[in-house]
Amino acid sequence: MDIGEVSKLTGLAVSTLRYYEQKGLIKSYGRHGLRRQFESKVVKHLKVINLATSAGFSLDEINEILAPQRNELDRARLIEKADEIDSKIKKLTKMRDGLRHAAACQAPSHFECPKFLKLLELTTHKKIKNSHIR
Amino acid sequence: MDIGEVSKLTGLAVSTLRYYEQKGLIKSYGRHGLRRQFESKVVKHLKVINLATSAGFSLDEINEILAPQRNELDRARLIEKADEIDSKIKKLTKMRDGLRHAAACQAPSHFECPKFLKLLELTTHKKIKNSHIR
DNA sequence: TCTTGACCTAAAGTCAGCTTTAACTCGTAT
DNA sequence: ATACGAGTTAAAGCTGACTTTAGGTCAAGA
Repeated sequence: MDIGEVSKLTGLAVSTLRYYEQKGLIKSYGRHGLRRQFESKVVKHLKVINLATSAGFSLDEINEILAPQRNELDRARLIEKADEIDSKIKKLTKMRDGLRHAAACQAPSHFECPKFLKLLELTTHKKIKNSHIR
Repeated sequence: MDIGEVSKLTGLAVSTLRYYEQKGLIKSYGRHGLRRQFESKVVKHLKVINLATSAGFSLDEINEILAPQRNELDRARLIEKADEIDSKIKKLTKMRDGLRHAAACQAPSHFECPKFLKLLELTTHKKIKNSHIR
């Protein structure tokens, strides 16, 4: 399969596909002249990648997760990632409920509405950043 | 409140706070000498921004949503965003379930496991990209 | 009064994730 | 035989979200 067909089947730009190959996210099995040839299974692979990126994962993270080696470490990694997703889902749910309420609410500003603030759980919730101060 | 205190209370770098102010995401009410002074409510505001960014929204999107003007258009926008979040939650749920299964699964490769693929709903699912071809 | 530490600005730098550009190569249809 | 359309590369460019740098300001405590 030529790169153009993969592009059509996945909706990804050919430049993106070349970029992904370069990053090691996908593989071509050889060349026809200069042209990369892809197996049709790459399409499914790309759909997973697509799903994962739109779920907010970086390409490097995706590469770790979808790498072909399968051992105990990987399993732990998968579970870890699943847990990360769970906490992301919680955040998104808060945001969604907050927005839905805000849309219906009469308060002059979102920040004046206690219900809005409560939905977002604006209680203290530490975040670790700058843990790399030199 | 000095910028350093806002930084401590939110966990955001002072450079980030200045950047956010420049982008119009937050406001200082004046200066003490050169120093920006912030009202304490900016902390809550920043926490919402933080939540929204970690939910995958761009700063521009957040600005639209949290802008102080409140009219019908804004309401529609909020509902729209809430719906976007819903579809994001669906994607994340698929990913999470896929990963949890993959962690438990014996198949030699995730892509060989029908259950994994089914969890990710790898049926055709078009995506509109490149709708801006010149 | 002087020092200090926290702040200031503008501009450049960084990183991820791509896209664009420029110049080139082929297989295939006419 | 040749034109052409789809592909190729390396390198530069772009956007978003920040951070870093370099040089300066200033309020407050010793």
